[in-house]
Amino acid sequence: MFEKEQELIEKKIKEFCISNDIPLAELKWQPIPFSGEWGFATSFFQTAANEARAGKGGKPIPQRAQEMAEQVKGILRLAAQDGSVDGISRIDAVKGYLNLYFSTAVYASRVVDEVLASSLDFGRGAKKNERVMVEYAQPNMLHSFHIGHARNTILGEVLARLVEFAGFETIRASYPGDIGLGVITIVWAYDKFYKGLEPEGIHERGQWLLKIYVEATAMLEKKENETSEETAQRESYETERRDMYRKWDVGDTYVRELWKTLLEWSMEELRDILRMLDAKIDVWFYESEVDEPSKIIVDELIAKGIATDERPQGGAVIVKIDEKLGLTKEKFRTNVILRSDGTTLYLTKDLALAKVKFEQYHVDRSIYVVDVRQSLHLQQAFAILKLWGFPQAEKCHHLGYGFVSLPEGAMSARRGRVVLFKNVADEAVKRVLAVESEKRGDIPEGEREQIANQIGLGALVYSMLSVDNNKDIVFDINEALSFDGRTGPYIQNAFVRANSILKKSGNLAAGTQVNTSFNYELTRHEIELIEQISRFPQTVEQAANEYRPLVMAAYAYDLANTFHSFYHAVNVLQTEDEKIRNARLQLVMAAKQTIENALRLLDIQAPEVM
RNA sequence: GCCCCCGUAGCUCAAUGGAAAGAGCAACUGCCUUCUAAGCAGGAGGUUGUGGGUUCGAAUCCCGCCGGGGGCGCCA
Repeated sequence: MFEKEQELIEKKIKEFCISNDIPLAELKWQPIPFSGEWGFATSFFQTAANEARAGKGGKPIPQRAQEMAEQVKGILRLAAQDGSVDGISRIDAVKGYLNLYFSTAVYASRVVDEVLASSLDFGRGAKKNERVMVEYAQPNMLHSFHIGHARNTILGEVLARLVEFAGFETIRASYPGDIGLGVITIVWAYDKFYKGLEPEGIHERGQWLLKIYVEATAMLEKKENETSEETAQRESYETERRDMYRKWDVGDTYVRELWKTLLEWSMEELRDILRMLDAKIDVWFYESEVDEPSKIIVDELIAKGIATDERPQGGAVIVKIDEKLGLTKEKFRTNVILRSDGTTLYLTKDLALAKVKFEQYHVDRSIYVVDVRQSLHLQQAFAILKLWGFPQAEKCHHLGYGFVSLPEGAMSARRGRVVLFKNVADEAVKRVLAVESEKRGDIPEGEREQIANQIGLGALVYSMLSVDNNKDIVFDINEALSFDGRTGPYIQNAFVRANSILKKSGNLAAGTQVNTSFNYELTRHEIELIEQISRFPQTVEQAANEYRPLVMAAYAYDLANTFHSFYHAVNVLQTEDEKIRNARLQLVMAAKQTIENALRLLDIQAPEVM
């Protein structure tokens, strides 16, 4: 916003330092803390330390830094007099810092005009010539979608939105685990005990498969004090299950068809959940589809001398990663990329998948949103890709996240101890509707339901984003669905309030009007709101660079918080002076737009009323 | 044995080298005939696990220790 002014000031500081033989350190700018008045600042501690190290000075560092700040202040003041630093109202030297205060009116109209002119694109980064793939939503099929999967999907979707908005071409990829012993277990149990049955409803049907899984697991599990009869039955079930997996592997028509049918039920459920979360996946990779190609890769890796084939000695195919990289200390260790029986592993498939990502989708960067416990596994995969010769391997990034557990312990699909996302979302909507019908009986019921959906999901989504991704979450439904304080609805409410002011003013459509004049004494609340709005673009950049949705989540709250305070302190519609009233309306419009943009990045909808 | 993450207010979490460590929840005090109280304002709450080190400056970086969680060649 003040890049030109900043550049000019930097130039002056450099000139000053050169002519006084001062070894200037890199100039780092930051906003001045504490408001009332705002601007940006830089300190001279580092420069003073440099000077001391060079053997000059002899004064304490803080004192010398302050001296420099004062001298620079003097120079800049002279420059300001001849009009060359327009927009800066005041310069201060405090505690070694040089503080440059903005001219309120200039800054305010620059910020507000920019937001209104770019509207939905406010904060969007310049186009980068890089294609990024974000892989997330990798649930095991036929298991139903629990809140752990929800954390993954929400993080992935928000990361994709951030990266995209920051200017990268972005591809969203999902990688469902559509095959494996767990999946076959359900197919087997369905075939044996429930063949032909099919519950009504996408989610009911999907969740029913999970129940079958829990039952089947119990049947297949060795119990204490089994009778010999029970043992025999369990073992025969086990044989049937293994047999079915073998049949799947060789492409047996009956098993494949049945598997496809159940898989489709589960996929419908998944697609509906992704629809609820507004996650539009561009590319679907299926585990079953990379199985065969990955075997070819193993041969290639052996031929290149990267992998070691120990099968002749009765072993597996392994990669001694540390050794191949020439590392002396244990880091990536050694891992198996093909079982001794020739079947593939997760790692094998991940190599095949990466190859497809690089060669078929030409991605320059690849982000994996995966449970933090798979960190070593992914580091191994990336290291092998590097050995294999893919330059993009350097730009593979694992966004790990802590796992989601329940107050009673870890979730377990096999034991049926899971909290399903759909159930929580339904409960969320129910709770919002209860509040809604009490407070807003005037809103038609159909509309209320839609709003309840937006708010309920907003609460849930925000609760997943407001904790840094490396932290574990103990899922507490009351906490996740709280509507007070630091929550999704709090932010949505700020949006609604802004909207409400604009609606009542009848000035809703004036968004393209620019050149707002803020030539009056702004209140502290207006200034803080403008400052907060102006931080949005850099927040987008930071969140995208650091792969941290939390940064945006925290910002959205701060922005909403500032707006709520403004809302109470400044009555826009009752402002008598028409010019001031208009300026404030423009400001409200800008705030509304910025909240909307932030919410969109957080995958939270912005209701017009609530 | 090796590696990774975490330890900040009673609780849940922010702040990743800069000015006096911030929010929410819980508890307390005020504010709805005034643009929606899912809100605002205010007071209270801290030796940032611990001991060293680096630095002008450390919650942040380095080393040790204590406590918690996770991972480590044929699971995903």
